[in-house]
Amino acid sequence: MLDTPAEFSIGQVAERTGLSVHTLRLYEREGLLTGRLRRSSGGRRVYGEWDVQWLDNCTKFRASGMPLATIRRLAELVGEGPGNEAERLELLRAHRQRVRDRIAELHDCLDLISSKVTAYEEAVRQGTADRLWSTPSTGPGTDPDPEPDERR
Amino acid sequence: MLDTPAEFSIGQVAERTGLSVHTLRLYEREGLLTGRLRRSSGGRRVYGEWDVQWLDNCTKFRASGMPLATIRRLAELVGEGPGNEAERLELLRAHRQRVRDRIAELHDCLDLISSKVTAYEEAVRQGTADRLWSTPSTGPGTDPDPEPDERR
DNA sequence: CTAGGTGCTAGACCGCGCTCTAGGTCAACG
DNA sequence: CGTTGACCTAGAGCGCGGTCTAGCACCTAG
Repeated sequence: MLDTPAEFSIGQVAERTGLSVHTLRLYEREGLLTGRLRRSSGGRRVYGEWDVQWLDNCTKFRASGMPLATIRRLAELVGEGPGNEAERLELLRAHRQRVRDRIAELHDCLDLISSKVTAYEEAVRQGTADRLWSTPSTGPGTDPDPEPDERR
Repeated sequence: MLDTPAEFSIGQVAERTGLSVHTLRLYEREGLLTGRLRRSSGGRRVYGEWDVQWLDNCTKFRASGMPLATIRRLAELVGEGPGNEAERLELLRAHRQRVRDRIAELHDCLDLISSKVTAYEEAVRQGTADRLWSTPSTGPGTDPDPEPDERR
């Protein structure tokens, strides 16, 4: 079998993580890896299976808005080995909360956007030349919806 | 009653939209408003009720990741008046899709994060000095979960 | 031996969306 | 009238996260 060699060049890692080689080098420089990266005789980076998995995690962290600095901190903690799990937990919990908040915020925005979409669908369906409201509407508070489009 | 004067200085608008005066000026420069802003005799910006509502919308658009350029485009369409509803609709639909995709992506990330949180909660609960997995785990594919923490 | 492909470092550059500064104008108040 | 505070413009600066370049080393194949 011998499935994976468990050693990868930067190019190979780029291929399987989807990160560019530039970004991979950046991440190493910025301390996002959980330990010192091995180097080949010629000074080339040698990634292990573990690094690739870790980088996949990093990608998710990034995609969920975690700043590089936070990932670095987490990497430090992991790199230090057992004993600091509470701190890792705290960090992850805080991030989870931010992600949840963000999702909630997006849902909130989505409501507005959807209401606009619905309104315009209606408008377009019944002949686009009818009487239309302008975009600001469906807003909170006064002046509920119908609002002339021409102004100033 | 005479609730709102329907005319606001930039400072007042900043207060009620939560945007800074700098940002408000930027938005005007960048064409995010749906028309030419009125100016007082002394050349000062005069915002109407409408502008404030529109800016509130802009804030939501921004919060949901819409680039300034897209908001500008929408503002242009609205500023042009009736007749281009189909295009506005298209733009809004596209954005709605992006927001939905983004929410889905965040949920996906949240799954990973939550699994980590759960794992660490477990670890911390049963005495933080036990046998622990490292952070990369719960990943897709080979090497499911238990993974030693020490390496290199 | 040479060429091509891949990798290395250091450091410049970029896009985005603000945020701030300098230097001036304007309006109202005492 | 002078002062104060809000406002004006033009333009610089910034934080973030990449992205790219220059110039060089390495290594394998032909």
